[in-house]
Amino acid sequence: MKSILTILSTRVLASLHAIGAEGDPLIRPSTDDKFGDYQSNCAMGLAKKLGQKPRDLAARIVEHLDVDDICDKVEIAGPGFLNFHLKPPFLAKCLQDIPALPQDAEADRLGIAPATPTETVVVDMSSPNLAKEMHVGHLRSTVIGDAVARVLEFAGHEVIRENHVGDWGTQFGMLVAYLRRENPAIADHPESLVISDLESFYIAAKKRFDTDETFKTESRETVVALQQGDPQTRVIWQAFCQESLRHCHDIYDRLQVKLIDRGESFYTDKMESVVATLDAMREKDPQGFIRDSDGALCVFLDGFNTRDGEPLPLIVRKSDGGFNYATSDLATILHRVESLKATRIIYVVGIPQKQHFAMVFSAVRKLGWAGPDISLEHLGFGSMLSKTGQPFKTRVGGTVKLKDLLNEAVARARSVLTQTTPEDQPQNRSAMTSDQADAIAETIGLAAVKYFDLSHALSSDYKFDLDMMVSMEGNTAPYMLYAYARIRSIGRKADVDWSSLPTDVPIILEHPTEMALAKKVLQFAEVYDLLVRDLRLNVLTDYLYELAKTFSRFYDKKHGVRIIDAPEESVRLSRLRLCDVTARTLKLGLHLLGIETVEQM
RNA sequence: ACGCCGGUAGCUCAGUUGGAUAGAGCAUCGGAUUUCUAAUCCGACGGUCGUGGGUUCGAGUCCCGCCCGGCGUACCA
Repeated sequence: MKSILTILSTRVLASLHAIGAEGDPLIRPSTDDKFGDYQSNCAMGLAKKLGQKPRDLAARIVEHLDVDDICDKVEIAGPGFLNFHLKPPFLAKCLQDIPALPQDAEADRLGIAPATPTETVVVDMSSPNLAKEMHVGHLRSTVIGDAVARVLEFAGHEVIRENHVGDWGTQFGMLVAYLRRENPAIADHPESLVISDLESFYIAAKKRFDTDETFKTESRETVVALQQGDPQTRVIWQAFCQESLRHCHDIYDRLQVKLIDRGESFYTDKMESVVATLDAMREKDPQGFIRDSDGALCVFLDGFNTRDGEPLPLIVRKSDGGFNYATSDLATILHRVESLKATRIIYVVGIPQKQHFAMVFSAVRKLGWAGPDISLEHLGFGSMLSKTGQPFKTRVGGTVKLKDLLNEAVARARSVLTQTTPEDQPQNRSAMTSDQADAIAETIGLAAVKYFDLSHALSSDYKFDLDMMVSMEGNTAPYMLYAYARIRSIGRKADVDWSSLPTDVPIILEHPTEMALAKKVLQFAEVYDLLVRDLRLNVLTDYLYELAKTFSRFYDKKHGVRIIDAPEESVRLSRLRLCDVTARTLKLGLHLLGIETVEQM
């Protein structure tokens, strides 16, 4: 299904060609109802380029415009805006063209075609350090990365969600050494390892490391053993990593996020070869952009300076011979390009690392490891702050575990659910058992956290406010889920089976709220186009909120229309169809954001 | 010092290559309820878009200066 905006763009473009002009038709939804449904802003800019009067050019565009099948009228307004007033029958036809709900409801595309051609995209996301428990700092990358992956998957691309976990480095020597001390039998039964609290395990190990010289030495020896591939050490290390990953996947499962775990350790040999290659280049050309500096192997790139104004290098081998994250990022890019055949790599990592990625990308380009046909993108996001705008910490200044945060959100959702279902008015609500309420609260609570995050512009910091996100009012997940649940409730009450609702009934758009809802539903296609182009997820949340609000008006007893007891059967069917496409749009939109719906609340 | 990001209503935030009178939610105030789930809807109030210049038919958006805040600036990731 093409968006109305796309159709109008095509028509205006054709008209521009007819009068020998070239340019973007600049079609946008009208800023005000009195300016019609869509407007074109292209005449003013074009007129200037052509040395004509804007209104004259606008008139010529209209003269050559063929939109009789779409519009009632096209007006020229102000300095040269074109205002398009859509034909209700055209909108009705567009709605009727939305295919029926497929057998597999999960496969519902609302008539939106996949992209052509498709490509292989790597989304680098989440990436916690396995030494510790996942904390709130991993929330945004996980939630945003998942939504981006879902959007691109829906567009038809092959998406590989890479969880580049930290499972390598000196701290793992310490943890393995500590594990061996605390649990000497671990090497014989690695699969039985259970660490209930990773965080306190790490803290205990660290304390020992700082206070016990013997243990410190032991830890260092363990790191060496690990790096040399000592089988017994590796078994324990692997047991630890797997246990830590189990903790992570408890959270991923809960969030319904699917990931491929590929940790640092996977790249150890690849990092060796990256450094060997660069070192060889350095030897061949000692005065080139790859040089030794203070004992470190460095790649020097234009445009990056230290605070003293000296050239700032990308260090790929530290002076102690060790590797750092630049080394591993170079190795991952090679792997993703050469082995995974990715043509687009998206890093969902916080904005503070912007410079790092700029340097890595610059190095990769300069080295020729990724040509112009490969897109490297850092999708940076802002920080999550506390409600007061301070860094997000516990009262004692520690990091907040992601698990605790999610539990808190679900508990709040549960209490909102209880509060809004007063015992003395049970008839106001669908009957709900305590278990059902728990399950619904789980969905709402997680939805609230995700939706609140995604409804902010990616690059801005936001203040984490539980009260706000679980509220039924405003641009929140509960409001959205409620709108969806209400529609489903209408279906139950009207005793209709949505999947067998006849799709060949005429759609009647007479009431203003019917028109408004029809337009809003059809707008999904253009919002989706924008979303795929820019990956600006809040564009979708804003749209879904508008859609939910538009539905609430349509459904409102005073300003809206009757549905189940509509005056005529044809009208009833038409309105039920509107309900259906609204619900499906809400469901699909939320699904693309990684948010599940509930059938009742 | 340099670089990046931000400063929009009392609060939280939108604002798509520059477009018409800068939007929404919360809060406050007023209205609608014998309910197809009022968990909602309608209305009102609320702005020198940090600041001073510039570019032009038109600037929250682009350019320059300044103020304020955050982050980054060689071997932590």
